Amino acid sequence: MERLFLNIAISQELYLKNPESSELGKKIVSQSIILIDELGFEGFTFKKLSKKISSTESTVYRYFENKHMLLLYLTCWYWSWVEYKLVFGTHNIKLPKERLKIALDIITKPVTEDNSFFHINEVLLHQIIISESTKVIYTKKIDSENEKGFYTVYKQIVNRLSGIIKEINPNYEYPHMLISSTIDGALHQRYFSQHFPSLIDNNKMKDCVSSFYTDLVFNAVK
Amino acid sequence: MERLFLNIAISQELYLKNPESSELGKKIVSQSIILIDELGFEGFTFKKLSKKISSTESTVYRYFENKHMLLLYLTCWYWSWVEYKLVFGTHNIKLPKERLKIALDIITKPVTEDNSFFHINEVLLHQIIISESTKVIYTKKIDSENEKGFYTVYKQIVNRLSGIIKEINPNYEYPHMLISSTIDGALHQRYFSQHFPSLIDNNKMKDCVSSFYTDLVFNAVK
DNA sequence: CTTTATTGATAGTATTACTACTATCTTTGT
DNA sequence: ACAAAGATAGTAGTAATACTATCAATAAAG
Repeated sequence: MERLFLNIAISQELYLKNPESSELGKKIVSQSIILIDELGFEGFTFKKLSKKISSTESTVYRYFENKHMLLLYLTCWYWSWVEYKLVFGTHNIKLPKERLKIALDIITKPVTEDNSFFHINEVLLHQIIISESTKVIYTKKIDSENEKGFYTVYKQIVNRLSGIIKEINPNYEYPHMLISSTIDGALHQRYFSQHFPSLIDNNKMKDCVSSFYTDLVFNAVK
Repeated sequence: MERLFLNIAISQELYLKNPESSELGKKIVSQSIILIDELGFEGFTFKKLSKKISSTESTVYRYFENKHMLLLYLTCWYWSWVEYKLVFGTHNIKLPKERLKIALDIITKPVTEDNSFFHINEVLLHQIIISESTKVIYTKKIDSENEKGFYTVYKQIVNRLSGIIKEINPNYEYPHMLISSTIDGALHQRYFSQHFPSLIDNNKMKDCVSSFYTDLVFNAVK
C-alpha cells in the first residue's frame, strides 16, 4: 500500500482543533493510543496523557472536547482505514465470491503489521477497537452522534459488503445483519480468544476467528 | 413457569452483603435496574440511587463494593435466569434439532413479559443487558474476575448449547464460537435495531433478529 | 435487659472532568 | 521598526464523582 493513495478524512465535528494540524496534535493522537491500550479507557485521563506528552491538560482539551470524543475520533479513523483497505483490496476483482473472501479477510483477520502510515500504530489501534470501541457505541449519546454522521463510514462498509452478498445471492434475506454481526463478532471473538480461551474452538492450523466467519458467511449465503 | 422451581444462586463474592437478605437490599437491586436503564451506566451513581430509595450512599456501599460490582451482579442474575429457562424449556425434548430451536428462541427472542419473580423487572433487566452489559466484560479487571468464576454461568450456557450442536453434527468445527457469537450478536443486533435501523433487514412478518440467527445457526451446522 | 446488627447522618479525601483566566509567542499592517 | 491582533500554551481553580470513616439511633436477638 502506498502512502499516496491513503487519505483518511475525519469529520470536523469530532475535534475542536484538527490534531493533524500540528505536531502536538499528532502526538496527542499517537500517545493516546498507547495510553488507552495500557490503562484501558476507564483508567485513561487527559491529565495522564498530558503528562506523557509533556504538555498540559488544557492543551489536550483544546483539541478534543473530552476523552469520549477522542475515542470516537480513533474509531472513525480506524473504520476509514478499513474502508480504504476494502476499496483497495477488492478493486478490479471480477468474481463476487472472490471479492467477498478478500473483504472477509480484511474485516476478520488480525492486524499484525504496523504500516506506519502517519503517526498511528495500527496494531495497537486495532487492539483498542477490540477492547474499547463498544464504549463509544453503548452510550446515551448514540442517537445524537449518529445523526451527526459519525457512523457513516461504518455503515458504508456494511453496505459495501452487503452489496457483494446481494450479487452472490439476491434472495438472501439478511445481508446487512450478516455483515454487521460478522464485523462486530470478529472483534468480540478476538477479545474472547484473549480472555475466555475455553470458548474458542481452536485449531492450531488456521486462524479460527477468520475461518469460522468465512465458513459461516458462505454457508449462510449459499 | 412456577416460582417453586426458580432458585437463582449468585456468587457471594459479588456483593458485600446479600441484597436478597433484606427489604432494603431488594429495593437497591430493583431500583438500580430502573435507574441504570434511565440514566445509562455512566450517568448512574450510588448517590442518585440512594436518593431514589430514600436511603444514604454509605448504606448502598454496604451492599456493593461499587457500581461495577452491582452491574456484574445484575448480569450474573440475568444469565442464571436464562440458564434456568434453558433447562426448563428443553427438558424432556428428545430431538436435538427441536431442542436447539427452543434454545435459540430463548437466547435470541426479546423479553416482553415481566413474570414478576421476586422484585426484578425482567424486561428492563434485558434492556440493561443489551445496552450496558458489555461494560462489565470490557474492563481491565476481566481476567481476575473470570478467575473468581463470575462468568461460569455464561460459559455453562455456551457449553450447554454447544453440546446440542455436537449432537446434531459432531463434525462441526466451531460449536462454541457459533453459540457465543449468537448470544452476544443477538443482544448487539437488538441494540442496532433500536439505534441503527438502516442496518437491520427488517421483515414485518417476523422478528428478524431471531429468525436471522436461527437461519444462520441451522445453515452452519447443516 | 443488654449485646449485636443494621441503618442513617455527617463529614472528609482523592481523583476526575472541565473552565476561566493569564502569559507568551508569532504574524501582520503601517 | 513596532504596536495590534491572533494563535497557542500554561496556571489555577471548581464541581462532581467515587469512595471511606466515624458515630449516633434503632431494632432484633439472646
